[in-house]
Amino acid sequence: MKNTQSENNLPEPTKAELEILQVLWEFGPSTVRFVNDKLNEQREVNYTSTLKQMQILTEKGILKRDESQMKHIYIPVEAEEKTKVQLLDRFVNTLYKGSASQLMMQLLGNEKTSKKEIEEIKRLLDSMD
Amino acid sequence: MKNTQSENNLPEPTKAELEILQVLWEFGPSTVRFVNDKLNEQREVNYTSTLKQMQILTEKGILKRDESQMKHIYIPVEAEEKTKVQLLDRFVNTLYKGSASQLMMQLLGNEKTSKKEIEEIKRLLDSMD
DNA sequence: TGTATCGTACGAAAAACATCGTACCTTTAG
DNA sequence: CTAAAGGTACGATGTTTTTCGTACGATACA
Repeated sequence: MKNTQSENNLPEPTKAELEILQVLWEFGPSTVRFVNDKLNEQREVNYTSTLKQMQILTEKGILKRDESQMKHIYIPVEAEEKTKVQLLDRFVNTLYKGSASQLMMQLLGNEKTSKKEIEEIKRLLDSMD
Repeated sequence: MKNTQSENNLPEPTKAELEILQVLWEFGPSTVRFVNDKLNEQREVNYTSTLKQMQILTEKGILKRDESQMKHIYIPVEAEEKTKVQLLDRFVNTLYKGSASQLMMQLLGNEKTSKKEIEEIKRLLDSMD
């Protein structure tokens, strides 16, 4: 089966880019300073490195920004869900030939998926229909 | 600086490396020629590029090879499942803070996940316990 | 037996990613 | 007014990943 990329096709975010997106998803539109501080809670990064990444992200059309103030505010162009769905879709296609149920089985067989999680999933499915 | 990975934890395969693994998973132990031909059904790659990648994979300990013949036979060190579980685990952690059920919801909300898939998953869950 | 074919080895170029230093502009406090 | 603090821009550099050219050994066979 052909993988027809849908019309709005943003480039795949890289690892460093994902880190930044996560901060924006969690805390909403932010300045570079804020994002950089958050990143530095996990690992050391220079301010200008984060700045550069966010500028690149903007060039790529993954972020947009409000430049009306000196402290630019960065905002993801696509909603968190949408981006994650895209990544998930790519993941399922690459590793499981698009079969969600196969991925599921792996998930369920994984010890790290707790009983609680499994119950959660069951309830979710029952409440679907 | 050196990246000391713990014994059990093989380095994350890169994109190009995954392509090769997939061929080996699907068709079993193979020669470079065979893998390269398969890859070229999808995109153009030079034979020596594939060779090099497979040599690198071997250095990294992701593949091993039988050199008893001139045409070396390459074999994944870890089983397909094990590697996939690792990748999946990483994926869930990165994008869903480790919550499998959150990932599920995304999967189920995705139009590309067919009714049939969903039925499959339900049956799977019911038959678990 | 020589030459075309098919294999491996490997360095190095190319491309993609990530990080940082420096220049320079604005704002703010004294 | 001026210096310090804090902001953006952006080229340069470092690193990792990917691709490829070239050298050279083994094999096949006319």
